[in-house]
Amino acid sequence: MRRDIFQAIADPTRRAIIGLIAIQAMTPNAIAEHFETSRQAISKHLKILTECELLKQEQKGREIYYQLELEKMKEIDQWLTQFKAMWENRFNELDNVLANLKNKTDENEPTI
Amino acid sequence: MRRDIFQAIADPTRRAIIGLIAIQAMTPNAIAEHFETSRQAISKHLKILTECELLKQEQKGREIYYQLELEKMKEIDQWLTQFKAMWENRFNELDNVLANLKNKTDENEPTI
DNA sequence: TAAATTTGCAACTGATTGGTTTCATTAATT
DNA sequence: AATTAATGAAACCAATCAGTTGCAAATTTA
Repeated sequence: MRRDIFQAIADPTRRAIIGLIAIQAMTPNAIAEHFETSRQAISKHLKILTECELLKQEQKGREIYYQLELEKMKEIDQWLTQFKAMWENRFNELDNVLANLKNKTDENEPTI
Repeated sequence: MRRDIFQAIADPTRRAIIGLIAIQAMTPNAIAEHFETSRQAISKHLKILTECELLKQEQKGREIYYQLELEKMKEIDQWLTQFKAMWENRFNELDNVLANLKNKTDENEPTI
């Protein structure tokens, strides 16, 4: 069983669960009500998300509240960092192009 | 065939390919040299990455250069945005906690 | 033109996935 | 104490996945 965050967020249902739980901790039953699949299927998703530490459990009597572990979400952002630097650079390049264009226009403008 | 970015980056080999290509466009053969698997397996990964528009091709004679489509990478970042707001808020809360602690300490400090 | 290179595609295979149904366990109600 | 509710785990299944080998098409080189 591969259990890393990227594999965890690959499934659309799991991404939806993450989105739900981000707002407030929820029990498996409450979560399952938001989906078409069975409670057991949701339970499996919760297991996978918990195993890769994206979720943590808090037992309250016979209910278990699942809560999002934001820290773990940061790991995805960390992987993106390297590329983020690139698209920001590209944006800066566009800035330069625009700046150059402006200068050229200014040069060609008739001096009053 | 599911073909969305999240499924695409779920595979570690594909993430490695993305990392490689980010630096400079490469041919399938050149990419395959960096991995233990066969050229055909890499070719399949390239197909998947291309189909979900994370990569684009540029034909040069009999060679095909694969290049990263940074714009598409942003979509992952966009999904993260909602959670990013949360962990930044949490950081602010920590700031408040620290500020409160400081105030309380100040209150308890002996007045000279 | 013939041979070599670069690439993609098809067919096959074993492993994994996401789902189902059934069952066991624990906690709350009656 | 008996019943109901909330949950996880096991066994099973069809679909998908990532890999393989073999082959065909196109371009370069000899």
